[in-house]
Amino acid sequence: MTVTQPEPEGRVARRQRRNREALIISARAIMSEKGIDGATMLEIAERADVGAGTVYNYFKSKDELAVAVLEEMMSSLSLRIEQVTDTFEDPAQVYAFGIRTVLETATRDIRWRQLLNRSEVLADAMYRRMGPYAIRDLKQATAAGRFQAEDAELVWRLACHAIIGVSLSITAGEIGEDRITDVVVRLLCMTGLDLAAATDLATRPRPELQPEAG
Amino acid sequence: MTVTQPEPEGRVARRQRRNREALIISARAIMSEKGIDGATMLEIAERADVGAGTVYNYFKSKDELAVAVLEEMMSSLSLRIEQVTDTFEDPAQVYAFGIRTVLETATRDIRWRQLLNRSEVLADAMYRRMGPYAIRDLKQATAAGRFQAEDAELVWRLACHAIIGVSLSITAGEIGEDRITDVVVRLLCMTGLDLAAATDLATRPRPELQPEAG
DNA sequence: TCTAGATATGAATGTTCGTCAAGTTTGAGT
DNA sequence: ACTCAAACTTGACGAACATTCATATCTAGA
Repeated sequence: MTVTQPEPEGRVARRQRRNREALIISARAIMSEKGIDGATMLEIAERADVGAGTVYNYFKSKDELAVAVLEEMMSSLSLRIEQVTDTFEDPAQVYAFGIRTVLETATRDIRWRQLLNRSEVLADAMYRRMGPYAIRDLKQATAAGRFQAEDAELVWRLACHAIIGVSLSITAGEIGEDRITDVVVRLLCMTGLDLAAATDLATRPRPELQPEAG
Repeated sequence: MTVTQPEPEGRVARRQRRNREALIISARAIMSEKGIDGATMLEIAERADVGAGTVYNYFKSKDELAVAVLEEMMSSLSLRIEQVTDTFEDPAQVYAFGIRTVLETATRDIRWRQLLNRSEVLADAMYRRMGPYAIRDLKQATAAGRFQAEDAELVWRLACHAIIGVSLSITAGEIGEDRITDVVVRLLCMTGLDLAAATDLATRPRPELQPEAG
């Protein structure tokens, strides 16, 4: 082994990376505008500058492509939340900030709205991509005596389904946006906090999120 | 007005009632077996013994038909729960029994499983068709000092999304069926109960539900 | 019985997903 | 520099399906 280069990445690998990224970016843009059902595979392929059949070399189905888009969105938002909360002392507060931010983003960001139908896919993507952070916070807060949530995974899964579902209800106008704090309070109750403590945590002053890069 | 008959229901009205009911029954059977996407409008029409176009005289779209099916299922289950709980003294216990029963039915009844994708539609049907009972229980329990849930509608909506979503996770094997009690506990926490009280309520002995008629 | 309006019918339409045979690119070995 | 097999791309195509619409049928009242 005399190779000292980290990885010479040949043209194939480079093209593959480009195509995959271009497809996700294209799909995200079109799905955000027209919804998952409204986006056609042909239009996605055209905007990504590849043939219609090529999409299927990267994603087995339209659904798999949609999942990739949603996961990319979740990962990206997780990182932005981390940037802001890494100075927080109280893990309970990190958790509270996180769930509120997702709720607000899902209901306010136009690009998220169209993706809210298919909530089961979105909730699942959220469980997996944001779970590492959220479950960590839940466990730390439990260890610190702030929460009573030994079964952090279960609480987090319930929260995911509730958050995505309620976002849909808010977008549909069935719940007012002014109720977001009440929703956060109830979700915090699931961690074992009593109503007063949950209300206190949900109404603390919060920092601003950094705007999304790109 | 000399008419004393309650309503003479002519042949048109009778046929329309028959067709609508036959379509919902047919759609429910086929969608339960093959899922909403897997069921074709033609097959639904054939089993209901009407022409393919006739379906559209009763339901604007496949989606609207699916909603009708889900609502019928929810209403039916609500009534069966009422039959069993009308002797309960504690409204908190009625609520606890209700959410557990939906959770168990959704995960154990084969006919519900296939309908769990499209969870947003199902959660919405649940909010509307079971809401009258659940919200009544939440308010009564709050008035009795058992719960702290003045905003019963909001708590109920969160519960609907969480229940349907978690049912999906259980069906997918991501959560064990043995965790149902834990889920119920956390959902009860949202009503303002502390963890100990919620655990107590969720683990009380429960009566059996009557088997479904028909 | 006759007729106008309501309802049912199912073949035709238009759209979309996913497949496939044919063509193109790549890079290792000579 | 050349060859070749493997890997990748392409876009036309088939199959499936929701929905529409022109036509046929039925109903209730005159």
